[in-house]
Amino acid sequence: MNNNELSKATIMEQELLRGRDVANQLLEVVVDNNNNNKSNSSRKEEEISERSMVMPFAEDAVRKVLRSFTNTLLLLNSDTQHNSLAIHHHQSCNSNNNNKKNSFSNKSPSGCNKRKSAAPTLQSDSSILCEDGNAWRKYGQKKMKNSKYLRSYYKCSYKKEENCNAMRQVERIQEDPPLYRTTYYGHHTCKSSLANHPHTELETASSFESSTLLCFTSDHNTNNTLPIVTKQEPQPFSSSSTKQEEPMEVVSDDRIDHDQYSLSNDYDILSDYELYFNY
DNA sequence: GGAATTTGACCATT
DNA sequence: AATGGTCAAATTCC
Repeated sequence: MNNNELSKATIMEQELLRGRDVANQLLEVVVDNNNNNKSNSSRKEEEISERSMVMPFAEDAVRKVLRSFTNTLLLLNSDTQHNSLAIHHHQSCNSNNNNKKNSFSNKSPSGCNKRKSAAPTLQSDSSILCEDGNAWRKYGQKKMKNSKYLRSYYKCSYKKEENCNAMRQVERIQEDPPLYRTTYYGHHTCKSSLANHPHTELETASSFESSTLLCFTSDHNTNNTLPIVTKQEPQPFSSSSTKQEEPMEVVSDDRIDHDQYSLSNDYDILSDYELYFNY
């Protein structure tokens, strides 16, 4: 790969990260709106019912957009194979972490923990805890040397059912301004993430019958253009399913509770999280 | 009651 | 021995 292609790939990554960030902001708005709909009882009933049907779809759609951004980033990174990881979101990376090992553990068939050496598929820093649209299950957290925060370890929620080996680590790397690092290992091979991938579109086309259809029509009386839900059935991986997508409490208590850290600081951190992920 | 998270123990690597 | 990654029982959440 020549230098021109390399810089092009880097720009593509930056654009994707920016797109994912904006989608995250949109998700916040949608989720906030969803919660308001549930609690607000003063609205007209038909308005509530209309919105309560549309907004879950919107939330699901945004999550799918996020998933697409993440999957594309992962694919782009595995294709370009360039040494510099995608560490350029919002801020430059913390130099303290530059000499971190890229070793990664995996369980061998014999059942014992065997650490394998593997480079991350993607690493990105963000000032907020980014959602990526995929479903993760937390399986551990650990305090790193030279860090007062905990690193959280996640594997794909569908690892057991679909043998998906995608993994993710999330850790806070900077106090002020807050900076979080998300590191991905491997790719999602589960249906939940591939269902929306262009290459697998044909395979999942049969699910069209049970998908939600929105019809955008103008209401001549109110002059409003509102999407109308013509059909809505439970979707296999929608946000309303029993499996939670992307729980973000992850690092909500990543701060080590040592005496040396004041209580007021802890409260500051907590309120930060509530601000970003109040759902 | 089932699913998700927490947490200490265990293991591999250096 | 120190460190980081994973497991699984206990706990919490919904």
